[in-house]
Order: sequence, then C-alpha cells, then structure tokens
Amino acid sequence: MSLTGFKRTGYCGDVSREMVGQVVRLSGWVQRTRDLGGVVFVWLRDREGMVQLVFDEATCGSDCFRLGGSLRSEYVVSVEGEVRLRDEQAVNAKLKNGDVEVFVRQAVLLNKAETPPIYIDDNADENEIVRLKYRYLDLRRPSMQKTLRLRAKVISVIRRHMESEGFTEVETPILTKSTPEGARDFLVPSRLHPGTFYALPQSPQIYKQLLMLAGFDRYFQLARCFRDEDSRADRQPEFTQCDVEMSFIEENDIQTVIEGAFAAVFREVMGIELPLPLPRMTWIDAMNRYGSDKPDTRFDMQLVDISDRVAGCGFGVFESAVEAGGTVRGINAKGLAGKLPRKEIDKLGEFVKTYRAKGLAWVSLGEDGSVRSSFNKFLTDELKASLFEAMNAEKGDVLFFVADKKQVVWQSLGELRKEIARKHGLIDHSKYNLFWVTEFPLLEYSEEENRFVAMHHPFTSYMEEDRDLIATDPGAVRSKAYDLVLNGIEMGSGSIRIHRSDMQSEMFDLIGLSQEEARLRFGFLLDAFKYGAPPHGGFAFGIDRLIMMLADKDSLRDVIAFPKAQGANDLMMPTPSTVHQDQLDMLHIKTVGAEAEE
RNA sequence: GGCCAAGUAGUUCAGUUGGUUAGAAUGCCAGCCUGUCACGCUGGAGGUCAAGGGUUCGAGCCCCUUCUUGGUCGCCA
Repeated sequence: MSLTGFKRTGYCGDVSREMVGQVVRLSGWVQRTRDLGGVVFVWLRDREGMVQLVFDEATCGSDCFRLGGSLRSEYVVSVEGEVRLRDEQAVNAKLKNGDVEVFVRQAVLLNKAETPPIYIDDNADENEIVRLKYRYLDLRRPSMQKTLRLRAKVISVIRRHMESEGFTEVETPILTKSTPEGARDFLVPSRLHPGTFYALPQSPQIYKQLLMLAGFDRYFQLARCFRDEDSRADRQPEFTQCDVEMSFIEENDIQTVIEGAFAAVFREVMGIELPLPLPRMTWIDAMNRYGSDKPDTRFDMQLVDISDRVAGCGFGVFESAVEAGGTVRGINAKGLAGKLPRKEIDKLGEFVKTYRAKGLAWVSLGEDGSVRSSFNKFLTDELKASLFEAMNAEKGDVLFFVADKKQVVWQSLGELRKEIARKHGLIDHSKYNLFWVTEFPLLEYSEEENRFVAMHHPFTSYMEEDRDLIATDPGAVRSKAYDLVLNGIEMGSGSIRIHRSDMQSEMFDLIGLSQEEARLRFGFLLDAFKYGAPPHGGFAFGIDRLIMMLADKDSLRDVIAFPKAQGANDLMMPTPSTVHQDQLDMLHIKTVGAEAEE
C-alpha cells in the first residue's frame, strides 16, 4: 500500500494525555497484538516508544477491524484515530503513555513481516550470534535506539566543545601508509601499482603532526581507526576516536582542553559536574599503588611493597625473587576472611597464574585470632608482626602476596585486586573516577625483540630532566606522555611530540630503527621537520569506550551500530568474504590461500 | 598462537548411568473470546541434537578431529 495522503502527525511514543480528543495519524511497527474477538488491541512502536491502538468494529468499520485482527509482529502500519483516555482500571502503568490509547478509524497495512528471529524487546536474552546476524532487528530494540542516540549526542557535544575552543576539523586519508612498530595494519592492495599496498590508519598520528607543521595550530577529527589485532569486549578492529593536536603548548594546555570536553559531555549528557582540573597521578605512582597504568580508584586495596621485610625470612619463593632483582608485594582483602575459604583462595591462585605469576602466597586472619597461611612454616612471630604492620592487617583480613619480576607482580596483583573487588561488591558504581596518568616511561624493553620499543609511540618527546639517562639508563627515561583513565578503563592517550628532526633520528636510533629503515618509512616526516616544525602535542580518546562507560554497557558491540564479532567479522553481511578471481587478477593477487598449505 | 566455556525447535533452555517415538516455556499456525496489556481457552505444526569420524547391540550423552560463538592470556606504537 502507498502512503498517499497518510502523513503522520507525530510519534507513537509522544501520544499523551494532553492529546485526548485529538485525531492523530501514526506510523510504526506492530510490537504485539491481543485479539479478544470483539476488540483487538495493538501496540504500535516507533523510535519514540509505543502506544496502544484499539480496533473496535463500531468505530473503524468491518474492513479495518479485519485488518486489525490480521496484524502480526513487526508489520508496518499507518493508522488514523482519536486519542482517548483509558478507564482508570484499564491504565497500564508500565507504559509511559499507558493512560491513553488511540481508537483507530482508518488503517493502512504498509508492509507485512515474517516472524522475526529475535524478540524486539529489551528483556529478551538472545545469543550474541543471532543478534549480530539480524542486527537491523536488534537495533529496533529501545535500548539500542537509546544508546545510539546517546552516542550521537556525545559526539555533538564534543564537536561543539572543540569548535568553541578554536579547533579546526580536518579529514585525513583512510588509504595511507603502513608503518612499522605498533599494531598490525589492515592492508589494501593497489591496482595501479602492482605489489604495493595502502594501509588503513591505526590513527591519524602522522597527518595531525604534519597539520601542526602546516600551521593549523589546533586540529581535531572524529577519526575512524583500524587495527588488525585480536578483539576483546572493549576492543574492536575498527573504532572511532576523537583525535586532537595543538601547537606551541605544554602538557597542561592540551589536558585542559580535553578535560573540558569530558566535563561538557558529563554535564550535558549525564548531568554530572566534573571537578576541574582533574587529578594527576604519575605512572610510577599508579603502578606502585594499583599495579596498573589505568587504575580503578573506586576502591582502595593498594599494593604494598614488603621486599625489605621478607629478606632472610627463609621462604625461598620470596627470597629468590628479591635476590633475582624482583620484588614481593601484597594486597589486603579487608574483612573478607569469612568470604574467602580455602577453595576460593585456590581459585584466586589460578587466577593470578593467567598473568604469569607462579603462585599466590596468602595469610588469612580469622575473626577468632587464628592465623592460617600458605607459608605458615616461615611465618615467625617476628615476620608476622612486620607483615601485619606493613599491610595494616587486622582480624578478618586476608593478605595476598606475589613474588616475581616487578612487571609480573604489578600486573597479577593489579588484576587480583580488581577481581576481588568485582566478586565482593567493593566497587561503587555511582562513581566516575576520571584522572590523568602522567610521566609514562619513554621506552620499554621487549624481551621478544631484544630491544627497547617506544611505550607510547616513537614521536613522543622525553622529559628534559631525564636527558642524561638516555645514554646511561634508557629504561628510566620518562616521557611527556599521558593517559586519561575512567574507572579503570583507558579513555585515551597523548603526548608532547618530538618536533626536531635530529631528536627524532635519535629516537629512532634508541629503538633500533636503522637510518635506512627510518628514511624508508618516515623520510617524508623527517624532511618535513626540517622546514620549521612548531612544538606540538596532542591527544586521542576513544569515542566507543566513552559511550560504553556512559551507557553502562559491558561490550563495545552495544554502542556501535554495526560492530564486528570476535573474529573481526561481520555476522550479518557476512564479511570478510571471498571475491571473484577477476578482482584478484586486477589487484595482481595470484592465489587465494591454496598455497598456504605448503 | 595458547587457555577456558558454549553450540539441542524460530528463540531461551532442560535432557539422569549410554537405552522406547528428544522435552518445557515462549514464539508460530488454526478456532473461540468486547477491555486486554506476559490476555485467556482449545487444538496443531515445528528438530541434520554444529559438522565429520570412532567406541558400542544401542550415542544428544563417551572418545577424536574440525567449524562456529563468547571470554581471556599473548598481542594491542
């Protein structure tokens, strides 16, 4: 049927008490029908919500009444009818406009629908596979509609904030150049240049630095980025970030702009005032206290270094770790002795092993004054007193210790404190703890590659006061890099960049990138820096993750309209998919994986 | 690349020690019903138990392989 002459007067969800007596025209999808024989009730749904239609033969005539009875889930209809107040006992309190209903006078069936494979209902609990396969139906759910509209609002707020701060939005290419270091690139073969490839951008990093050189001074972009790495619940191969760069600035200048954007989002979208400036925490402080460079500070349970106190205690695990240059640290699960029986503790022991800890030492202080421990034999009164003092231990506490290399201790205890907090409800979910982590190390040593690699990226500047360490102790050099952290999730990161080509070459040397390779990959950048590059720095934060936090979702898939599944595939289309040999020929690709078997 | 979990009706799930024709709820279809709102009542249809192989008189269940999906470690400048 056509829609001729049937223009709607408003949205189903907006029909309200104030409209009683009015004749309205509505269009939407049938949510549910209840056919009582002599009267048919139909819930009609559109993006604003639902309203109950009443098909009564006396009001709408026999043809229309028959049509009402033939409606099924997700049929598309337009109706005209009068808004009436419901009888008091017939009010549905669960519907936002459950006190009114529309008595249909005319109806047009615009389209039928097959029985949908999933329920269009927020309470439905379908498998992710089915939801993703029928994403266009999944998106009809009110919660999905709400989340995507929240997303649009957040993006709008960010864009307005950046514009008001004098930033110019510039689009940078999607077809760009593959770079060494960092994540794997998605590659696009060139038809015109056999054997060569474009790469999809992991971020517009180099472009935005070149824009600073070009004198734009303040740039931003809501940039789509691509990384060919394995997915996680909070990691998609394709994602959107707000990418920012500024000239003639120091750390605090860019941080002020960024936290202003977050404050605007929290104010306008959540109605929450963030106290500015946001707190700062140095990287080493974050690692020592929380075992993570993105600490969740909504609960305490901080790490305590007990390396000095266990020297000579006789417990081989502790002593050998310290002797090997490692460390022994612990956390105190306050008052959880009753909730952490031996079996639970053993599970936590398995838990830390996934983070390469070899084991988990523990001391449990019973309410009755008893003390049980995995290293009871070595727990002399003297050691007990020392440890309890260090750990601020009282009756009812459970102490956990890991002895290993610093990185392993940090990570395993950092994850363990989060795991305990999650399981025992120690997290205050009403909090939004947003703060900066600063002074990241410039380099980290890669055991695998047997060299230093850039912790942030190789364009990051170091702190002047650490210059002398470059020659003597590169691993200790701090950089002008900073992350923004929200409730234990990394929102984004940035840095002050290197703006002189000699310093950039020095950096490439440090990470073992040969002059030839550097010239091949970044020659244009080194050249560009010769023509008057201003001091500059920037930041980029993930839009998807921010929305995930604001919408209180556990997965990025819930905040992206058409997300990828874990295997970076789209289950709806589906893709990736094979292509015709003709297309491959044009791209000078000769095989389709057949020879991979060899 | 590793580890863990899952895959049974359109959907969400149950399925005992390996034993008759694989069940429930919901959805769907048909009939009845004038105030339902998770409408109700009656009846009906609906299954490659992910795929392949093996063990067995007999496999949804046990074993092997593969595939798919989720979580995760590594990885993610």
